[in-house]
Amino acid sequence: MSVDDTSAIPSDFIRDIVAQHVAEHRYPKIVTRFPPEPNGYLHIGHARAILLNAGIARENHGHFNLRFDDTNPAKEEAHYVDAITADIKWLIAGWADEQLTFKPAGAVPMTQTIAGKTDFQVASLSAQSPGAEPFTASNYFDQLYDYALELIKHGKAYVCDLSPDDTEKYRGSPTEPGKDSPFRNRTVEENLDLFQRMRAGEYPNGARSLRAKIDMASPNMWLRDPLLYRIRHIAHHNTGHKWCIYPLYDYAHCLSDYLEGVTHSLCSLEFVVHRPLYDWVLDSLKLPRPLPHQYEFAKLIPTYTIMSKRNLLRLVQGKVVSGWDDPRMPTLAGMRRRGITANALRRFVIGTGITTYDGITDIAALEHVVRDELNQIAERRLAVLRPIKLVLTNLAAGETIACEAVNNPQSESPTKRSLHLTREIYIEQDDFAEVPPPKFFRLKPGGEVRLKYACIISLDKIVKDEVGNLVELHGTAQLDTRSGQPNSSKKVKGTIHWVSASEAMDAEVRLYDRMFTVPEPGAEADFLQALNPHSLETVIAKLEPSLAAATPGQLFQFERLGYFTPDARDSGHESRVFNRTITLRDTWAK
RNA sequence: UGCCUGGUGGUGUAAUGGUAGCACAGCAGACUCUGACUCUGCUUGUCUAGGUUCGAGUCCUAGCCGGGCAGCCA
Repeated sequence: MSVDDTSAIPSDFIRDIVAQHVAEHRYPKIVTRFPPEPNGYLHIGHARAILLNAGIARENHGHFNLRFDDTNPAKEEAHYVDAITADIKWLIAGWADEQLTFKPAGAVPMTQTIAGKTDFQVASLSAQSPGAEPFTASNYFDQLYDYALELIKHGKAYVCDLSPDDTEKYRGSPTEPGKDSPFRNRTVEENLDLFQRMRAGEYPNGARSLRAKIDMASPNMWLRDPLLYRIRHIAHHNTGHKWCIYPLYDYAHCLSDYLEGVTHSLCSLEFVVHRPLYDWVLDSLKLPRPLPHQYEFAKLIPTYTIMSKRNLLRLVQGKVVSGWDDPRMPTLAGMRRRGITANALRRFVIGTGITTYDGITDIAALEHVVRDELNQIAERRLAVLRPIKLVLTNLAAGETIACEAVNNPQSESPTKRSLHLTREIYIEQDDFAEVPPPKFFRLKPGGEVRLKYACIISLDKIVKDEVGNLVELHGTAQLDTRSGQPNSSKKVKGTIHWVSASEAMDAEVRLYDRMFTVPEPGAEADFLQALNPHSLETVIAKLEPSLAAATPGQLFQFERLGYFTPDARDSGHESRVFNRTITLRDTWAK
């Protein structure tokens, strides 16, 4: 199996639609977009949307725009912008970098004439170009405002003076039609005047709003004269104090798509009911270019995780985790720090497919690709997490026996390194049992076991203190069972890992596990009650000395234990910190 | 007693009127200087009822069950 298994992506209903549009030459170029709101970090659920959009661009020689959907300054913060941008670049690096598209710094929608009609479109360029910056909805506020004026002139929007409470009352309910706002039939002139005054800051928050004039009796709630603009006297992280009215999602999103030349606007299922509004806004403006269309697909929800940004924020603010990039978080930043590769994530996400019905994906599928990926690329090392000392009494103090260890047996041309067997070594507590359970293949009284890459040893003595606690083990090294020695082919049932006590390096190792104890923590009354108290366990481990040179980004397999990577935040020259990405599959278990 | 959507093994999906296949998980075994990897085998599925058809997971009708929709959030 190749490391990159995502090269051939099976089709799905959205790709089928795109393929048909390509065949019809409906659009000059396929343009998709990913429109995050800068109010949190990207998580694995977003990865599906990113990979779908980037993948479609990749397969159709198209573009994939990153656009921040920043129309609500009350909830958004600038620092999320950089983190989100970095996460996206990481996720698609080496896979769809070519398709990721930004705009020239400072570029705004430019006027052009199409078939005698004035049109607006924003320039774009490769995200890799100097000066390129992500698109933002806030960059279109001027244009959006002009379009709103246009709507008013066409009698398709009006200024409403109903309070938020009254607006809700007039809207009716899913089973009862709403009633018309008393302000619904203002003249175009009055609406224009009022809307301009809204913009000028003459009214307080919530005093008035701009509404689409559609149908208060529509069975679709989103067509009951939805709000287009609200008054918010609040600074925006991008536009500062320039505006005190801000467009709402349904109005800003479709037009942002249009201004960027987006052709296929892909979003999640809960927006299905918004689609008629998406189309209504665009149709009402009589725009000259081919219009984008919205298509919806199901979100990705893995088991044992929560996806809601609100709840993820609670974990961060409540200090349940160390931050958005805590290795237990389902965020892209957290998973990267944990040691999960972008390719593994891509394989997992793409493997789950695209459908129009909700489901819950077994996190085991992610764990499987992570192991498969890491098995192929991670260099092997020996490390002992919970040491017990073992003295090989037939070796002299200070004597070292060089052993060759393979760095990666999966490699086509494996390289090797040298380990030193010494009189005192550490082995894993789990690898010794004074009273062994049935089929225990490790070290036990009267038993033999192979030290990986070294030789077979036999256990001679168990040394305990006066209260009966285990102090150390004494054994004999059968040096003629080393590789290349006459007895090297001698078989024993078990092989265990070890490190030289005199050469070992101490390091903090963070053992991560699933963050929740139930498959669907999001469905619990209180997801915090389902937190796994053992999601992080820290040990001071004994590592083979070559690990002193490990740097963040390197991926290792500690043999028989799992996959580990230096922590990008806390591992430095003074102290080494390793994160456990995932354990090896363990069919022994207990 | 509204509107929109959708139902294929435990889970995620494929089959686009023609042998219900794949992956994960699970179980059993082989191999093994990682109880890993790899390999072999096995268990488990078309929501229900009618209809159309030589033939239905797929088309039609009815029902059942699920999800979404009443933010000046996105």
